[in-house]
Amino acid sequence: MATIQDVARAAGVSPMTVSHVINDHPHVRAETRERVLRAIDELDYRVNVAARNLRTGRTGTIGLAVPEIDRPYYGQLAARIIEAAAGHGLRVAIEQTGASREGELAALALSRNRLYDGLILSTVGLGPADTDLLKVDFPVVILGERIFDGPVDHVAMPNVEGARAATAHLIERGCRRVAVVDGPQRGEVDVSSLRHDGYREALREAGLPFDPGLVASVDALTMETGAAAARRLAGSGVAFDGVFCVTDTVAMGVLRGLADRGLRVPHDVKVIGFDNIAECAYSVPSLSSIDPDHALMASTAVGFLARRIAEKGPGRQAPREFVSRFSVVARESTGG
Amino acid sequence: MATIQDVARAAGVSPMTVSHVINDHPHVRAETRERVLRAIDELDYRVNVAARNLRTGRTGTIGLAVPEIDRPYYGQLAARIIEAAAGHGLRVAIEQTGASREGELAALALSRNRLYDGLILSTVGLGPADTDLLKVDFPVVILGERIFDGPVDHVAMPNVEGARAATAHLIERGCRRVAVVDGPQRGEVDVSSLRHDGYREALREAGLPFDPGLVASVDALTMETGAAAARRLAGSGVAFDGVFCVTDTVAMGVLRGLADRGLRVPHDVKVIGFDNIAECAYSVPSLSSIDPDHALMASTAVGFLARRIAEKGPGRQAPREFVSRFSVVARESTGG
DNA sequence: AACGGGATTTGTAACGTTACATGCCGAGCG
DNA sequence: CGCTCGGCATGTAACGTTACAAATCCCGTT
Repeated sequence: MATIQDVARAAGVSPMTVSHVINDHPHVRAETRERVLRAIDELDYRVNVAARNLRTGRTGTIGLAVPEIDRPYYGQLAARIIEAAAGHGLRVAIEQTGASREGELAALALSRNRLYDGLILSTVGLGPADTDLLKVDFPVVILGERIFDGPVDHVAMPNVEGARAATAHLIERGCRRVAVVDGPQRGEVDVSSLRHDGYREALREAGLPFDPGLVASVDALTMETGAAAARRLAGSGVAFDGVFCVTDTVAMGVLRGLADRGLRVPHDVKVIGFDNIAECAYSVPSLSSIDPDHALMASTAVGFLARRIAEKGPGRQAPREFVSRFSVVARESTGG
Repeated sequence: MATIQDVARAAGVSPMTVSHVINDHPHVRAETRERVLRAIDELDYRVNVAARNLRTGRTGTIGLAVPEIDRPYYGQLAARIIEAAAGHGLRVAIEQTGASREGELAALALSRNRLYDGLILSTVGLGPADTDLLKVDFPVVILGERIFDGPVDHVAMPNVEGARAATAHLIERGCRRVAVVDGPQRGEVDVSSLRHDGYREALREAGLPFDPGLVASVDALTMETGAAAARRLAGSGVAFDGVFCVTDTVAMGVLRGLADRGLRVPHDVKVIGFDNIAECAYSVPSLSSIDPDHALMASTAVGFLARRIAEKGPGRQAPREFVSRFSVVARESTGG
């Protein structure tokens, strides 16, 4: 494999000149540049990224740590992050954390090995108790739940507000017995807790009582557990005419579970999810949801990270925080 | 940031000994190892991956190039590849090719920059005409369609056979007018062409005529185009009682499109997809599909790549090829 | 007590690149 | 005519790690 030295020799210039050409530095005569480019082409020269990384201390790659890349929400998030990162000349490597605290810490550790220039961490397992662990001398952006006053940049969803709006939407459409399907509530700032809070707020605002019998908690936010939860609800004898699901993925399962029990959506039960994943528009019935503007979140997260990466020295800026906006997308599952 | 030198000084040993400890080399006295580990801990030392990469010529990362990571099929594939790679001590960086020939070539180029130790390329855009471009001195595994006699390792799906079985399944269930929704057919070896061929074979075997009016081609295999195709079919006046969709994603759209036209599945029309993505089991109605054993494909692809990476020198082995097995998974959409 | 030999430890020399400083050259200016 | 200056090109010296070979240690043997 040709090195920069080989190219220099072939072009009759110094390695430095070749380096300048490669990196588009100024002060290279057009004719010289041509000669170098020709040599590069002839020798099929490829820059050795490892050597460049070592020398510059930058890798041009950021890490994206998500629980599981095969969940639609994270897949769609990843796609948008990859796009946004490309706009900054950055590549994205994906780490799966398995939705565990350990996995998230492992991703952090890898980054600290200088494998990545920065890390976007979609937290699920880390809680406020772990803020110390995030005090790393390394660009990190937390994406997802809000860890108040964390030491790092943060791009969050309007979880409480969105959940409140979702529940309120069901109530507006006539539901009076609104169930909720939520997931593990480990601390106070995970998706399930925050969205559950929003649900409670909406009930309170509407003057509806909170009935624990209408809460179905699952231990992982998947279609499978969603379907099981819906069947459990339907079989429990508790009357309900609406279901707020804390994520669309779980809602897809709920739609399935309700169908299993012969309940028609939206006729018998109305359903709304959260995240507005692409699948919402195509399920039967199509699923109403809360759209937290993923594209904006993704580009903001990458923007935050890019700025951190660019910032040098110890003069660190204060952590930034961004909470996305949201909108209610009404579809068939809350129609009729 | 501490270097191996700092650790060596702190532990009172040479940098080499530290290196040996880090890399679990034998011949380090237990007591020395302890001392080094303690120093590593105290200094919070992290190996500099870039330096290691440069020295060893390996990065420990493989690339995975897929059209779009937010399509369920690729997300689920990626998850399995990441798992399988972890078993070989490899990380995975994901590149999106946008389902284009250019994107696939770009991924190849990156790999050649020594960014990755190897590349798993899920081809869509590259055809047999591009086999020359794959003649790279670099570990590559093609995942997906079969490029016959290509110069690289190949893990393929039983496309023709699976499609034939899917169509035959519809016929067995009583369909006599089976439509097909396929995608762009660029060459002879893309998903759509191969699966379309399987469809034709099944018709022939059953003695059913091929009717061009029953072919709905879309220009991208998405839910959106699938829904549109189904609506088009339903509105065309052509009678049909079954639909074979070349991918599950497109089938999800078809289910939606049929619902839009008031057609009931499976009562009026039976539907089957291909890939057996996780969503199949949860759609309403649940979707019958062809399961090509993704986990096996993923682990085989990673295994092939790992062996290539390990193999040294010019004594390259002949390209390997693996065609996965498949099974028909019957669900509601072909029941009744 | 000297010796052989495996276990343990160390020195040397890159890996390929770029930051930084410096050198060179011709043109314009006083 | 000498001097400065800007455009262009180059030399030097790492970046932090590990392959390789060689040195040293320690133990049981003879």
